[in-house]
Amino acid sequence: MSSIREQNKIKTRRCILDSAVKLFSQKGFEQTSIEELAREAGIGKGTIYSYFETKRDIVKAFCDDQLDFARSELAAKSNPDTPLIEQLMIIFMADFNYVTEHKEFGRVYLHEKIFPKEPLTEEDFQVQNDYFDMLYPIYQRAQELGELRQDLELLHISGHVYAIYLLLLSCWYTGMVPTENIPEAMETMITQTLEGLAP
Amino acid sequence: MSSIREQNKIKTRRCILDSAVKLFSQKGFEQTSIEELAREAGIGKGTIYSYFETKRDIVKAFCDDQLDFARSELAAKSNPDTPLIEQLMIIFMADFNYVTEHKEFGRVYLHEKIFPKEPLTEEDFQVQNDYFDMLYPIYQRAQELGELRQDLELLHISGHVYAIYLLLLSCWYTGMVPTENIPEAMETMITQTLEGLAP
DNA sequence: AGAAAAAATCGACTGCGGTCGGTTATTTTA
DNA sequence: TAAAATAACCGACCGCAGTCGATTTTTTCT
Repeated sequence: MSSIREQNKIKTRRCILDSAVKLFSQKGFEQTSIEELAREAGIGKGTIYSYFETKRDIVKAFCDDQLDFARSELAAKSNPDTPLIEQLMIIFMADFNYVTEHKEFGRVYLHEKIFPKEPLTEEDFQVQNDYFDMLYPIYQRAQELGELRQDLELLHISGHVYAIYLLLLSCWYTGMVPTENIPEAMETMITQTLEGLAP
Repeated sequence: MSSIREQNKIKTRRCILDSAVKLFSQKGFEQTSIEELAREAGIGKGTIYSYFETKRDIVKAFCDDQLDFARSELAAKSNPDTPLIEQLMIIFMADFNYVTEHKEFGRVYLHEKIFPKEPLTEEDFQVQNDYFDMLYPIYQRAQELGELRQDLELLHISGHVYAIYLLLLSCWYTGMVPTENIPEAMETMITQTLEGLAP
């Protein structure tokens, strides 16, 4: 069993994350100070920094957890025999909806994950690998069913779809594509990628 | 002619940008304080903030200028009768090489441009439009030459290629794809997008 | 159990991004 | 050209992210 110390650490970490979600959602990320967060969590300011290296890491940790959870949910529900485009739409729109509902979190997270200051750590890659682990079987099955070319690497196929997802996220953040147009844009672009741009 | 005041403003702005390039390149963006920058530029700290709203805006202004310049150079050199893939490679690899040589600047700029905090301003869109203005003729010509489907909107075509560019930038920043593999990856993925992922 | 070691907590402190009201330089007016 | 008006400049100041050494809590050793 785990010691008092380990139990407390887990509880404190949870408490910091819960308080962060509450305050960041209420007042925004930049508008919430670490001192405020510490007060809400009932601990000292310094303690927060023994759980997270930076303020942004708090968001990162929270989002990684959420993604992990969301994906396991999706994996359970997914049906490998529906058309590829349907499965992809379900997965990527789920991710997308999450971002639209947590714009502030999403932005900080994307900054850290997509254009990180330092190359990603082992742990960061873990999250990415879990992501591939979820998608690869889907693409592989689609190859078997003749929906995808068999001469392409799964990594590249994943890349194409992910690239479109990134693009639409950016278009949404810049205000170029409004929320309600995203599903249609995503379906159109994924379909076009499958069909090819050349005649 | 312009007044003393206007001339000085232009000179001061230039001076701030030059000092910023020097110091940010030398010591990094975060490691350079605004006070240091002001000292290097020979002006007061407050003055910087009457030219730029935030520290990151300095990078943004610089990069916008550079992009503008780089694109006009490219437009002059480009040959509309070479194969589409060749033209795209020249344009996007030029952008990419610029980023690899100014990693720090690129990262700050991408954060601001790709996942901005607020929807982009009129001026931000201008930079984007200039970008489209450069690419649209290329895609249009490719449609005429039968290299691209004619039933697709130029906006979508642009989007597909740009999406791949974004993806590779991200893969480079995360350390997933090393610099030397980028050209090959870019060519492969653009080609695949043209051909389509489906059999 | 009691002492010693190790780990976790804390808040005063540091440095920096950004602000603001006072000062200086330029332009306009009379 | 002198005075009034306006724009640019400045640096002391504020609030916050992140640090660090002192203090408290838990674990380990004897």
